[in-house]
Amino acid sequence: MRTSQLLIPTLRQTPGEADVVSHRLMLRAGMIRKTAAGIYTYLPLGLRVLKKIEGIVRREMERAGAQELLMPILAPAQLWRETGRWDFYGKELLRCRDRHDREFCFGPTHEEVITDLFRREVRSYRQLPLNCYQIQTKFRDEIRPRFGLMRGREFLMKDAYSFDADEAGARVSYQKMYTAYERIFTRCGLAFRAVEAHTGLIGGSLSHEFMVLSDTGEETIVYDEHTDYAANIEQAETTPPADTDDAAPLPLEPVRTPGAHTVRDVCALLNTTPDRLVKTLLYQTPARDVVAVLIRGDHDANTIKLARCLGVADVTLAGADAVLKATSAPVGFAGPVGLAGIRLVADHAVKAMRNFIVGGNEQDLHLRHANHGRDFSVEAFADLRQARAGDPSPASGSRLREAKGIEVGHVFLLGTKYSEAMRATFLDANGQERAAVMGCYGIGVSRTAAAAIEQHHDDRGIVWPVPIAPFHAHLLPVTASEQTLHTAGMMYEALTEAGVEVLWDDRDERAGVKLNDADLIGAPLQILVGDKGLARGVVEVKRRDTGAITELPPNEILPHLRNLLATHDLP
RNA sequence: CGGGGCGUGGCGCAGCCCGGUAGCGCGCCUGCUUUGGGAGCAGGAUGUCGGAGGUUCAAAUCCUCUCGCCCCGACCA
Repeated sequence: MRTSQLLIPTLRQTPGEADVVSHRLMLRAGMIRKTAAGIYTYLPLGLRVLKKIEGIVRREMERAGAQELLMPILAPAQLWRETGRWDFYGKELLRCRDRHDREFCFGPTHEEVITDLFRREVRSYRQLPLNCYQIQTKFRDEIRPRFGLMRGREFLMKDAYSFDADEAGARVSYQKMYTAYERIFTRCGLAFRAVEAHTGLIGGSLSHEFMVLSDTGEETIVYDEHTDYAANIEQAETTPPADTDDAAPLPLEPVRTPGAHTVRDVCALLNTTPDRLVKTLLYQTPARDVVAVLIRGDHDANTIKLARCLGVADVTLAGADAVLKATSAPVGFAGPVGLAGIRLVADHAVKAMRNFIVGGNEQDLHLRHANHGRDFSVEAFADLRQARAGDPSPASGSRLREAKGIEVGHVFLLGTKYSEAMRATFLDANGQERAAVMGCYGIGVSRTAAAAIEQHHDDRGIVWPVPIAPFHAHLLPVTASEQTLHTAGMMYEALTEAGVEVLWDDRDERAGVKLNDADLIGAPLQILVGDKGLARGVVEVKRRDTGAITELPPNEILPHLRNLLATHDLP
C-alpha cells in the first residue's frame, strides 16, 4: 500500500500519556489512538498487526480442532445470575439497561453465553467433544487501565470453550489447547513461558498462564532452571524447611519493645534476624470475621493461599480498628499467645521454628522464646506464604529464579462449575444425564501485539517479528529523481504482485523523514532506492533488526526478500 | 477507592508562586532554494488557557465546585 493513501500519523514526540515502550511506540508509529481511558481506536497499521495475530490464532485453533463462532457483546443479566457471577464478578463487570429496563452486561468473558448455547443445542455424548472459539472485543471495567494496550478496558481477545463427556476427555482438550498456545506464541516470534497459575474469577482446578518474558511485565513468575517447573509467584508452592530446629524450649519471656511495630524495628532492638521472628497478620473475611495467620518474619503472606486454606472467597488485611479490637493492641504487636476468639492458622515454615519472637498483644510488648504447642496452638499448618527467588523448587529442589512476565494467554480446566450451575447436560452411552466437563482458553490478541513490541524494539522504534509485522517490507525512495521514482513504482508493482506486503513511502518527504518513520514503524525489511545505487544498477535491502544491507539489481530482489522473510533468523 | 501529579494551538512545553488580556520548539499553509538519516530563508494561519461559578477595575494566574487524563498503591485475568 501507499503511505500517501494510508492514515499513518507518526509522531516525533511522545504524547505525555505514554510511559511504557509499547504504548509509546504504538502511538508514535500511528498504530493506535486513545478514545477514552483504556479504550483505543486501532488505526490501519495497528489493525493490520491484530489481523496478523488473529490469522495465526485461527490457523492454530482450527488445527487443534476448535471451530469459530461469534457471540454477542452484550449478555442478559439472567444468564450471569444463574452462575452467581452477576454479584460475584464485582465492578469489573460493566452493566447497562435497555429501554425496557432489562439488565445486561458487556461480556468480560463468555462462559455463561456459551454454556447456554450448549445446553440448548447439545443432547448426546456423540456430539462431544466440542470446542468453540471466537475472536471478539471484550470489556472489563478495570480499576486502573494502564500501559496502553497492555491493560485496557476494551481489548481484543480470543476465547475458546471446550466441552467433554468426562474429566479424562477434558484433560485431552486442555492439552490440545496448551499445545496450540505454544505454537501460537512461538509463531508470533515471542519468548514466553507457560506457568502454573491460579484460577481467580473464572474458577476451575487446573490452570496455566502463558507469559511473555519482559521486564515491563505486571506479573512475577518463579521458575526452575533445571526442570519445566514454572509458576506465577502467587500460585507457586513453597515447601517446608527440611530441618526442624531441635533447640530445647526456653521459658517464655516478655520483652519491652517501645515503638517497634515492624519486623525490622524489632530485629534491630533485640539484635536478631527476621527469620527468628513470627509475625501475626490479621485478615478479614467477606463475612467480616477476623482471622490470624502466622508467617515467619522474612516471609510474605499469600492471600490467595490463605483464603483457600480458610475456605473463604477472599481475605483483606484488617484495618487498625479491627486489629485493636482483636488483639487489644495497635498494629505491630499482635501475637498468637493468648489470642482468643478468632481462627489462627500458620505457614508451614513456622512449624520448624523453636524459641521465636512474637507480638505480645499489648503496646510496646513482644515475647521471646515462644513455642507452638506449648504457648499456643494453631488450627492448621499449611503453605500460606508467597514464594520467592531462592526458594527450593518443588520439582527438583534447586533454587527458584524470578522473572517478570506479561500474561498473554490463560488456559483453565473448569470442570463442571458452569455446566452444573446452568444444567448443561447430555446423555451418556448408558442414557445417564451428565454435566459436561468444560475448559476455557483465552488469548489477549491486542495485548500480544503490545507484548511483542516490549520484546522487539530498539531506540529507533519497533522491530517486528516477520509473522506479525504490519508489512513485510518498506519501500523507500530516498532521492526524488525521475529514475528513482520510476524504479520504486515498478518494484512496488512487481513485489505486490508477487505477494510481498509492501508499504511504499510515496510521500514527497526528505530521505531522513522517511527513514526515521520506517525505523519507527518497524517493517522487518527496508528497500532503499536512490540515485547513488541506481547509478551502479542496484537498490539496497536493509534488515531492520541488524541493519545489514545487501545491494542487488532491482529485478533480483524478489528471491532475496523471500529468502529473508522465510528464514528464522529474522526476529 | 487512597496517595501524588497534569489539563495552555495538532504534538511537546513555558507562563501561574508575585493578577494587567498568551509565548517557545516541532508540525501545518504559501513562495524560493534545497534533497541518501527528521533542510534553509521569507511570509502566514491556528488558543472559549478542560468546564462552571466566585473574588477583582482586571483572572491562564487567586478561591470553590466539577469533568477528564497520567503515575504509585489496593485490585484483577
